[in-house]
Amino acid sequence: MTVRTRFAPSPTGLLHIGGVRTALFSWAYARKQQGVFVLRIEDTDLERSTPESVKAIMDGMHWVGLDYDEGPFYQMQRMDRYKVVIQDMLAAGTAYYCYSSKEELDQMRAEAEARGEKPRYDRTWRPERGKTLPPVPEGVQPVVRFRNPIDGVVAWDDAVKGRIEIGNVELDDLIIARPDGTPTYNFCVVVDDWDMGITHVIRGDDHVNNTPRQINILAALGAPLPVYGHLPMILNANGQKMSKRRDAVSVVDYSEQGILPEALLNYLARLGWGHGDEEFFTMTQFVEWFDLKNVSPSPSRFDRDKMLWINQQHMKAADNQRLAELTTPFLTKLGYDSTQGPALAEVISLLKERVTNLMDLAAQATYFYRHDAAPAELAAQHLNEEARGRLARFHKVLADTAWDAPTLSAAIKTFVAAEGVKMPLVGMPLRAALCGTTQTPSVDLVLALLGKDEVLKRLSHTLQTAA
RNA sequence: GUCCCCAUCGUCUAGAGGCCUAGGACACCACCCUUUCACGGUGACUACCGGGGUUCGAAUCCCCGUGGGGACGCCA
Repeated sequence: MTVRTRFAPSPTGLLHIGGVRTALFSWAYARKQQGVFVLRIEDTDLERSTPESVKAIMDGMHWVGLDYDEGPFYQMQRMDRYKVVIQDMLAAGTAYYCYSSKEELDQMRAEAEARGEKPRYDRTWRPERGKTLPPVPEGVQPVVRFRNPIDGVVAWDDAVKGRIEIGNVELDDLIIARPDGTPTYNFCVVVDDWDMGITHVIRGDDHVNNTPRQINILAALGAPLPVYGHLPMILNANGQKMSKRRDAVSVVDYSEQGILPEALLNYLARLGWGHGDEEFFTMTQFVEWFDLKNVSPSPSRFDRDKMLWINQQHMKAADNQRLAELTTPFLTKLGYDSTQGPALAEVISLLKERVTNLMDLAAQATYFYRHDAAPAELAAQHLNEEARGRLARFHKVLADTAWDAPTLSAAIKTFVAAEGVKMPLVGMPLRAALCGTTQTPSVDLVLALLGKDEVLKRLSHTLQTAA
């Protein structure tokens, strides 16, 4: 049988990092099993669902490169189907109308809580043999409730957590349709998973206690049960649930921070899953290795440092031309034009292993595209009179030097020897004068890339202004 | 409060009864490399939550405790 998995976000905001991880594992499982990955938009919450959020989810999926084979399916477009199933259940007696008002339910909840019990519906309107239902109140639009079994145990073998059992006593007769007839989450999911032939429901840990309810509905419908696999939560550095206020939770946050999509995925894959000692890998490898059996059952904390390290590894492995394209927007944002100066890809090849993200990469690249005087403190330290004199002499040497890295390197060495000083006494002032910082790659490489005219110009400029 | 789940270095993890005086990675520290900063290399530091069992033998199995997380909506 073909494996079919799905990712079913609700469009009530940006694509969440936890969502990406869920999608990733669901996707990887489908790919590994040569199955089908379905995207379904759960938009039955009319209050909070927005088309912008739908777009954000699609954009996020696209950015991260998780491709789906079917969908997106929208629950709002499946209303007719849900209504048919609800009528079937009403007819079969597996669901019933309930006229209890919201106020009554609130009261029930409050009372149950006061008694230290789990808040629950008291089943007033649940039909039983020999039971007389209260008279139907005037003008009240009823909700439809699922007739959950009273006793027994719902159990399933969770693909990541192992066997889980929950007593039906714990379960409520949940509402499957609102007074206006619109179906609710747990019901839609069941019908969708059934209709879409989902074989493996891979989702977040927070759905564990929806699972027995859904299993009961599936059973009432006579539908086959999928395999369930509940992924552990991702916690923030403090061990708390990720929050929008405190944490970077949406994928665009990461893209704006200059994280490569493949790096985000790689990092997320390692959160709650492991394959021996593998840390740095491609999605192709991940898919090859992936199995739900190796997913950890316990929640894990998000570690920004490790993500940045992974990102650095991916940057080192990435094509420079591609990185140049990805870095350009960051440079533009900083107010620099990378077409005025050395090829950005070459600048990047020089800089990329010195940074952990595209944002920093852009920041480092700036001195190739604009010459700013060294900050006063730096100038005081490296551009004193002695240093300026030396730079002036070096300026003359450079004017007669052929412009390639090996020749420049040799010229520097010769000059250093002639001056009778140590390398840093030439290198540091050069960096400060040319780049406005002393933290740069090897000077010969910087000189070569900057170009002769530009170097001589910058040097002259510094010598004039620093005096 | 009730129910469910979880528990190896600070963090992510390897580990499915003997291979474990517990391995890898990030972070931290030291040293090496080095023209600065990085990268890279070497090394140090550091963990099986506690208590009972089972067993010749337990990080691995069972029970209890403790701690953490999740869920208890006419949200999804």
